Amino acid sequence: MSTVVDMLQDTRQRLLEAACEAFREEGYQVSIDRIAARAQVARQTLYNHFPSKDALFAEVVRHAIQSVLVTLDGDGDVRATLLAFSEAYRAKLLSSEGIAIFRTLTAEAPRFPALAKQFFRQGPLTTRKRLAEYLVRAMEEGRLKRDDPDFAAEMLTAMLVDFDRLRGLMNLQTDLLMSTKTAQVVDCFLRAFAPEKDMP
Amino acid sequence: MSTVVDMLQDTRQRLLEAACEAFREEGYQVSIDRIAARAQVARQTLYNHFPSKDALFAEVVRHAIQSVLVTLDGDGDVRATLLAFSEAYRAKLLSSEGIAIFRTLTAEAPRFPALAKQFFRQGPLTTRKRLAEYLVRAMEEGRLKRDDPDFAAEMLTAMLVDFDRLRGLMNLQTDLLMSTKTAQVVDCFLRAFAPEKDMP
DNA sequence: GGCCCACTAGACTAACCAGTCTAATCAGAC
DNA sequence: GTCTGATTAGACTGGTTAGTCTAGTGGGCC
Repeated sequence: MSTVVDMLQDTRQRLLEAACEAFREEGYQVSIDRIAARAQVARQTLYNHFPSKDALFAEVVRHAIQSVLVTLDGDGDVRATLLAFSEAYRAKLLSSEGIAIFRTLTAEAPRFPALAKQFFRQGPLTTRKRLAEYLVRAMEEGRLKRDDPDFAAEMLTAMLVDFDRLRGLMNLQTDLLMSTKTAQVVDCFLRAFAPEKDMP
Repeated sequence: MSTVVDMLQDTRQRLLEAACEAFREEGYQVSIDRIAARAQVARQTLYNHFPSKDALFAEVVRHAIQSVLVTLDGDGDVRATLLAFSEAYRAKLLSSEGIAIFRTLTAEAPRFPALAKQFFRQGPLTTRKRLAEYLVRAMEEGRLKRDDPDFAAEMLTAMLVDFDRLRGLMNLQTDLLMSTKTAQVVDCFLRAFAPEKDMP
């Protein structure tokens, strides 16, 4: 049942997955041969599908962007919504994949400025925008203090990962995902952005 | 007036500075020849002072750690103290040097785990500890809400740099140091950690 | 059966790099 | 003036890499 075009798609897919893992685990410096070997494919086959190492890297990064995108659904009260978002945010960004993507992109940003910009806009900036859109609604409903929603979103996402991400990047990833921390951060955020009570 | 030992120290110093700049600008991958050329010195001279590229890199990192250390002095009221600290913190970490050090160490941490750990402890962890020591005093004086001081310090430092550092790492360093942002963050922090008013 | 085309293994080029070695230079120290 | 030791330019080794090329294999497709 496997047609020619199926096999073509299959090898391409295997190559992309192998490259994704290889770049994640060893950075951009990983050799073409190691990627081909990981996909169990000859080096020339790789060059049949991708014109150069840079092009393959760009393709992998474009795929990887999705894996650090976090959504939120606005059911329930504000605290519950933010808790669910925050848990998902920490889980994605502090996973070993999330850390590895951050590391690789950080290292190679000077050599691939366009790629870095695309990642920044479609990844972190998009997540912040979605969060800010939720926050502005909560503000209008009087459930949060009226403030700059982009700023508020930035503060929450910063508090959620900054220090633990650094720990992960520096290879001290013991207990990166403490269960209590998410709630601690969300409550801290809610104190800072609680609605002013003394409204007549 | 230049003795032999002076000249020795001088070339060593030139080498260290050249290596520091080179690693910052081009990462660990920069070749030994480029470092030697930048110090206007023969390659063999470099090897007279440092046994290997790795050793030179370790030396440079040890020097660089100081440049991301931030202190605070506890004069004045809490807000003024935190403002001064926060301004200094942002200025150091978001400078092009601070960003470059972060980038290089992040990229090479898997290959130099001991060095990464040393950086983490003597840099970010030390700064957090100093800030936490100040915060715990303020808490005891009733000028801040009683809470885990390490957690509070982590939140403030996270809010100060997380997003802008990412911007810098991704090469979008236009206006990294907005003048209003520091105060905005400090006030946000003070809202979250204001002392409970309703004490009888 | 014969054609097409992806795939394969491996040789090959051209470049780069860490680190060693050598022979020569040169400036203080005495 | 001679000695000492740092410095220098450059050759050299052994290794790695991205990317090209070639000759051959093998499975769908007609």
